[in-house]
Amino acid sequence: MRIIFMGTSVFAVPSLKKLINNNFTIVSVVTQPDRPRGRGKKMQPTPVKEIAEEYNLEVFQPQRVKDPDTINYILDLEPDLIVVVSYGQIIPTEILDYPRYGCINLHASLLPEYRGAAPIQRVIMDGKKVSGVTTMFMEEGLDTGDIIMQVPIPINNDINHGEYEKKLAAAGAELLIDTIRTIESGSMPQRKQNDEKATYAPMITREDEKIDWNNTAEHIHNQVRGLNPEPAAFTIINGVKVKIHKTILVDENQTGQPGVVIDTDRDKFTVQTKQGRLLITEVQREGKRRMSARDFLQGFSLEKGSLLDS
RNA sequence: CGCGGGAUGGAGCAGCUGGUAGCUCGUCGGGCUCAUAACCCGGAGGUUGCAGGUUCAAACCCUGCUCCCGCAA
Repeated sequence: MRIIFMGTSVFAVPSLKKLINNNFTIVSVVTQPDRPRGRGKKMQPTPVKEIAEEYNLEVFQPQRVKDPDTINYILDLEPDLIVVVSYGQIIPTEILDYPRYGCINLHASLLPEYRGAAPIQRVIMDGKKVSGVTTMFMEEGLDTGDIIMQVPIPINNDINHGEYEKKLAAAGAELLIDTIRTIESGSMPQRKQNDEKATYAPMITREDEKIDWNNTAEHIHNQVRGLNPEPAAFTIINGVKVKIHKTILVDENQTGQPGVVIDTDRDKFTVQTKQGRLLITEVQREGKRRMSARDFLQGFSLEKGSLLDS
């Protein structure tokens, strides 16, 4: 079976590796073009490209998958199956319709919930207790295809985005292999999504990252871990932008003026929210590296009673 | 050459207009205490990221380099 793998981000890496290790025939790895990213606009390959090159696979980086040349190139490879994992571009129907076994996608949520770009962050930010991974047959709509297989993965209490993403990526890679083997064997289990239950997980914006102390302590706690380690939630302390990396929910009910530092001690400080209090234990101020609240307080005078986000 | 901040004893920071370095924590020794992460006394520990330059004299000024970080993409 000739497989084309289309993927870009770190989430796709375990899937690609798994395919390689299971000796599937990958005729091409399609990924986003190298782009000037990061400080100093240096050209950076995608995580998927790095792996593909490591295993000497053919890499194809079209600027736009919709271009006729791109489509022809892909169809000329005569794929029997196309596997898409966080690729980052809409794939035209000409391609979706071509492979004999179809075009399957691995998505990081239990569809139809959390369709879209940032399902992993959103489920944690929403305080969900469980999410998972889904394989589906792709169709034109955004994450609307028929579901092939799903596996739920519990969201442990204080797990953060980075840790949970790794879990999902690993579980997703397994699920992908199961799915392909099943399809290969001739059966094609699939069921339609219940569109009425669909929810969406849009990309994370600056607004999503800014902490509003007028939310509840629980809400903010979930926001912090849903955005840790990347891109991280932040607040303003004495005029300085400070990312909040780790919090502990110490009180869910107490009320008071939101954003007030109600206590500081040698290795942490406590902040009042609209409802409940949060202990801040790991932060990062602009220009500095990530550090424990203890180290932060060592050289940053934070008075009890200070008002955050002002 | 996208914009900007930073590199100072183990950690986090201060050091304005140049005269060989200070604070908090940690650490070591001693003391107080039923006890302590508390308190008191004392000590060790820095060629101030690297390489040059200016100067009688540089952590502080200039140049180049390396690394870290924020923003923007």
